[in-house]
Amino acid sequence: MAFWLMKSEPDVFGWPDLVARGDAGEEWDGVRNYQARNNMRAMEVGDLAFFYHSRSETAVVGIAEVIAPAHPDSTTDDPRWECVDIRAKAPLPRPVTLAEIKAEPRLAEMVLVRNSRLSVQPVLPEEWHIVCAMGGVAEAG
DNA sequence: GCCAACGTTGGC
DNA sequence: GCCAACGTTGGC
Repeated sequence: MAFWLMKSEPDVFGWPDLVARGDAGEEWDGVRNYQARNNMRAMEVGDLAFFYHSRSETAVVGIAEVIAPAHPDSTTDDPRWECVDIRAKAPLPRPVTLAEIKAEPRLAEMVLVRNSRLSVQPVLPEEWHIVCAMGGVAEAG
């Protein structure tokens, strides 16, 4: 299983919106960036992703689960663009802000820190566990 | 709201 | 294939 981070502007589609979709989840459409698309192509059902609020909040607020592998983006006829489906899995008991992530030396290499403009990015297992601990998430296993 | 950083486009 | 111009993202 792999770990990821997906960004969204809360004013456009925030964590509460994903929660409201329930188990049906949401098609993560609209991504028009090759790197982000390639990351979604690499996702497998059951992979987990931090749900990050950009711009107005800049914090990891929840954990989402991939429920469908990459498929054509229904919002365009352009065959280049694909997306996965995700659903809300669990909120973070305590959101982890970008400032906290930047202040943690062990997270200095996170893509979130190094390339702030990539909207779908991989997260290393070690980074995942650190952020979970900071957010008060009790991980299974 | 501003602007730096980055990705994409298109002229040559 | 280079690179200037342009558009977008996202931190601040």
